[in-house]
Amino acid sequence: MSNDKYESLKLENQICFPLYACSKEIVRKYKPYLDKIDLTYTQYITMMVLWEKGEINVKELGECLYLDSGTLTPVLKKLEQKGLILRQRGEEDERVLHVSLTKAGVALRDKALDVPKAMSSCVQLSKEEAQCLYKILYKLLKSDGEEA
Amino acid sequence: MSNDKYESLKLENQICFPLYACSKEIVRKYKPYLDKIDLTYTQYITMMVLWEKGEINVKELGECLYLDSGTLTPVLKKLEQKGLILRQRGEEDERVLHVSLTKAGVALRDKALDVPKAMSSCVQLSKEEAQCLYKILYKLLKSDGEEA
DNA sequence: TACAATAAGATTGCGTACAATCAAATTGCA
DNA sequence: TGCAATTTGATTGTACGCAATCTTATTGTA
Repeated sequence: MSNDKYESLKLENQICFPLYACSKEIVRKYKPYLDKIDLTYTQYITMMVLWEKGEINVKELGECLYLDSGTLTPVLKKLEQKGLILRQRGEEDERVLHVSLTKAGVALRDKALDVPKAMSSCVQLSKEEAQCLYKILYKLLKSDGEEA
Repeated sequence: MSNDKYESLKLENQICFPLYACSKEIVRKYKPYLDKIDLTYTQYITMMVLWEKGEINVKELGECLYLDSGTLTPVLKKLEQKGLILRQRGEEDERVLHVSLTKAGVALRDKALDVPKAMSSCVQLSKEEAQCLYKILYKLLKSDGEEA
């Protein structure tokens, strides 16, 4: 029973839907902790890249975060406005916009340590589950770019 | 090495980020197929619930899709405008808005069958991986609602 | 060296997401 | 019964996310 021609259109048979819902729910869980350091989730992952790399241009940043300039431009302007980053055109190539951290941006890193600490007790997965999930998600992301 | 105090802030050590990125990338992959039936992803999952249940109110729909009325109201108005659904206030309780399918909405179901068919060849996961992913995601979604 | 092709970001337009607030209807209890 | 508390959707404001297009800079080549 329930093996009708529309099985493939049932929400419970989708793999994308729980991915979509889960992503939203977890990002929503970040909010109270991110509020404390006055960052949105998108701003937070942008800062994570900068904390790690120190300096990066918009194209590379977009590749790291799977975001395009249409999304990043306003995010970066906001972070600049908050005094956390600098946006400077390349001297060799004026098309390139270099993004780097201000002192305040660097300083925020220590306060941001509280965020993953708080979240770790929020996401209840065994080590095996987390690893499994991680592996599959990156496999999907990798295979994504290939088939143009 | 690379075992500094900031390890937990590295993008590669996050579990949420690949979830977030993967969700977006897959939804983006749906677009060309959804374009053919003139639905956005959010409209599509809304229609999926309606195709399965026939009729539902906004509160229940929100629980199914993990969306609130702030998101659903404009989506439902758009679907109504396209002639796919009906929005009617409950007679017993005027607060409740009942959503149901029009003939066009029901008819769209057959054309929509092409979407999961096309996507299945797009998401390259083994049966085991898909099951594993599915199980973990629903575990996360379940545990989500609990800890208020 | 001109000039078409390409590349990097910015802009625009549309559609979500979600928190906060609002309005109207219903319920529950003093 | 009367009115406060609750419930259901709608509205408002802010921030994405992305396709399409635009601007400016650079590159490749006839």
